Amino acid sequence: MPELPEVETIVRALRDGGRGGSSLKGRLVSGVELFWPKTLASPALADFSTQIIGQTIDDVKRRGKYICLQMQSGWLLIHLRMTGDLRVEEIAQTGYLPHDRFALIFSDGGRMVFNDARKFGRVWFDKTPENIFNKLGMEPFDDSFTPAVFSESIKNKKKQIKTLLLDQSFIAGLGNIYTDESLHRAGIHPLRMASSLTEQEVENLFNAIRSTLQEGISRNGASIDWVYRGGEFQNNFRVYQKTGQACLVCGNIIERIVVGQRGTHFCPICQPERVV
DNA sequence: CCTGAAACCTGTCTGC
DNA sequence: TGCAGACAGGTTTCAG
Repeated sequence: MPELPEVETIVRALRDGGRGGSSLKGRLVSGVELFWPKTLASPALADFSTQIIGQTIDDVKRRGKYICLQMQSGWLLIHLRMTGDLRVEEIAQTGYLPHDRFALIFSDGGRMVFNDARKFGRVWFDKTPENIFNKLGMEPFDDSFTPAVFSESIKNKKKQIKTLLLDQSFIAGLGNIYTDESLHRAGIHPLRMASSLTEQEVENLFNAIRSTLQEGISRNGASIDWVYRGGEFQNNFRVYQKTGQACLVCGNIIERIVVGQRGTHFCPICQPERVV
């Protein structure tokens, strides 16, 4: 489910309220519930609880696809992976839902619940987020991410461009949807070697990544099936899951191939395999 | 070191 | 209707 735009949408709701819940800022944590032990990656539950209970949530941020709850004693980091979702409930609720894996209980009677059908999602707590942040690559909307920086970092990469864009240690936040959509906007075939891109193609890709992610955020992310609701970007897909349909730009049929074990959608006319 | 496949999981949809 | 198989927004681990 969640790539940068979906995570950003969730973070804004947790920070400012919205999406059916109110803000987490200023909430005092009074308890922790863990229904699927593996969801808590580290530390062990006893230490985790000791560190979290009694803390107040100062701020909610995003880095790549990580949701970051900043507290006085450190950072609670959450990764939703494929099917994770967070909801904030007020007052005393009757019970939990199927697939609820973890919850933070607040002193005001509310709670934040982590629901995750496929159990891939993870939660961490650490005094500093650097252990995780240090492994992440460029942040697409950071001022330090520029066409020049992007060009410099990409030119020696001997990897297919689709695989490279999915590598979170290269650029953080792109997933399967936004990678396919960005490559179509940039007119670049997913199997092109990163190092073979021309300066113009790299610049086009830079602009495509930012504009695609920005449009995703402005539409509150993409809602494709039963996972993650409220987004509208799925109505504006150009290639993702449009195999066999006509390309909106040139009318040719959208094709599907597998790249790095991921379904990959592209237009063979708009995204030629060889530069002509 | 790099690459590709498998693993981690459950739910949905398609085709026989 | 039932059932096997494919596929799904992601990342880590393991084999070669």
